[in-house]
Amino acid sequence: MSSPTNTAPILTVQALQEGCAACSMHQLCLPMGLDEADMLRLDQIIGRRRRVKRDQSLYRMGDTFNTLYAIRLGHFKTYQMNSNGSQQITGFQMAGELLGMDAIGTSRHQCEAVALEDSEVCEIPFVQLEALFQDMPVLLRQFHRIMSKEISREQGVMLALNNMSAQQKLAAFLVNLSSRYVTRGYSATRFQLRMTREEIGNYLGLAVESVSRLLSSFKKNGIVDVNHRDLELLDLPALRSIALGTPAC
Amino acid sequence: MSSPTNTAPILTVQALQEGCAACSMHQLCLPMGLDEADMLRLDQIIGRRRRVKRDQSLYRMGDTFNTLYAIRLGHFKTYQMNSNGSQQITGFQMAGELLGMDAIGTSRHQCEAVALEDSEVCEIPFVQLEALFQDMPVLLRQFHRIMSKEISREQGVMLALNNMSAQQKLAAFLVNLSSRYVTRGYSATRFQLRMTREEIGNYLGLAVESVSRLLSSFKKNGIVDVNHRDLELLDLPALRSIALGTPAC
DNA sequence: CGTTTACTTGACTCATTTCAAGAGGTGTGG
DNA sequence: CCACACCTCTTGAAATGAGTCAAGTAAACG
Repeated sequence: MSSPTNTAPILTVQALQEGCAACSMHQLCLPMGLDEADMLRLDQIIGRRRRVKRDQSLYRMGDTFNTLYAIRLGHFKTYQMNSNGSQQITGFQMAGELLGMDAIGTSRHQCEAVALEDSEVCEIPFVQLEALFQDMPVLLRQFHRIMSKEISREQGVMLALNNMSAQQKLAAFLVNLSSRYVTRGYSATRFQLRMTREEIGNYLGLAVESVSRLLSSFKKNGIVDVNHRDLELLDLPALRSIALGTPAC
Repeated sequence: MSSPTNTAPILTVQALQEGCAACSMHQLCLPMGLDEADMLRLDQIIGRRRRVKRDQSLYRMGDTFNTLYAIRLGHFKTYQMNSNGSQQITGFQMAGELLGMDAIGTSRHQCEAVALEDSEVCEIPFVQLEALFQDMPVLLRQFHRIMSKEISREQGVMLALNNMSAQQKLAAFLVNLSSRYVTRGYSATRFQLRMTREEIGNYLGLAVESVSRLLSSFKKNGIVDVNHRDLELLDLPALRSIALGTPAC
């Protein structure tokens, strides 16, 4: 672990006491737009923080669904199991995002969520959340917005995976990560890849070797600088235009 | 038509004939699980039937979002526009399915919905639907179930498009159509393709020629019989095993 | 400090696309 | 009702992007 920010125990205790209002991610997950009173009510149903160590599962495919999870800290991947036992990664999630919504329909988790690094989530018991919906329309609307965005996001991914060249896919992937980090207040151009090349390839439908080759070629062309997991996007506009399929550059 | 009923007086014959209760698709869309009184309340907010002729748009990308649409009759495709103006089909929808959920997040439609044949939809004003949610928890739960299923469906599609061969993709596509027709009371093995080969190819990320070739090869192997749009699945188990990647057959 | 895992790079192969040509339907207007 | 034009679909041959196989290097880990 090479995280520069040292998590002092005092800070954690404070955060535990102060709930959603104190969470730097509350702009992104459910509490957005709630007034103080409502936020307090939401805090009360949020059961406990749960730490998930790297490579640990938050939930497994087929688990009965009881709670949603708001990521407070860290990164996750979700994947489905193929018939032949191989995994297909369906997404990478970061702090401020909600996990488990795919299970609402069937009451069972349709995929498995695994932490890519030591992470922390807020458990949101779904039955109690539903009860809150009855007299907190703002919360309900926010919930619908998040689910709807998830649908749009996946449509976008489909678009990307369907008709794009390997180069376009990877460029689009990096641009997407960048914009999500910006929303969270991090740098748009410098971040760490939390996933392996293999996981990227699995997600994008590319061989590991292709991912590696493409990163190398981006580096050679001065579009990115990459050393292992450390990534710098040197020419974000170029990346964008590659992702869009513009032949230039 | 005018047979005596022992239902509550509030339930008119007119309502029975024209409302959700009379719709053969009401098991599939929102009314599922509602009692008669609730169904009547839902009927009251459902504005009007809307006919959509073949090739007409139900809504366009960027349109402001006001209503959801339950397909009552016919078929649609939804697609997003690529940067270079080409369309990427994100799904084919049939009677009993809900359209427009991707727009809830942004209040604007993220894609365009076009009828593949003369079709009919029920307009569901979203603001009024939200109002109903407040005292019809069953309706809300059903709505969440549908959205969640949409998320799962798209994850499944991603899985299919990512790591499958062209043959697997097409087999999976046909099996998927088949199972959806079964749910609607139609034959599992005989139906018409409502979309062109080009649209299938676009959706699956294949060239038109590949779709055509694959259909021909399925036909040659006695797995399907196909003439233009008329399709018969002669060996559904074989199709399934192709979709799953089983080498046999 | 050795072992394992992650990553890189090169050479070859192959599935799918692209290009090309033609056949079969469908619809429109005369 | 026919003729013409326009799609849609089919099939073959050639081109190619990405995968597979193989080997080696570098980092992470216990």
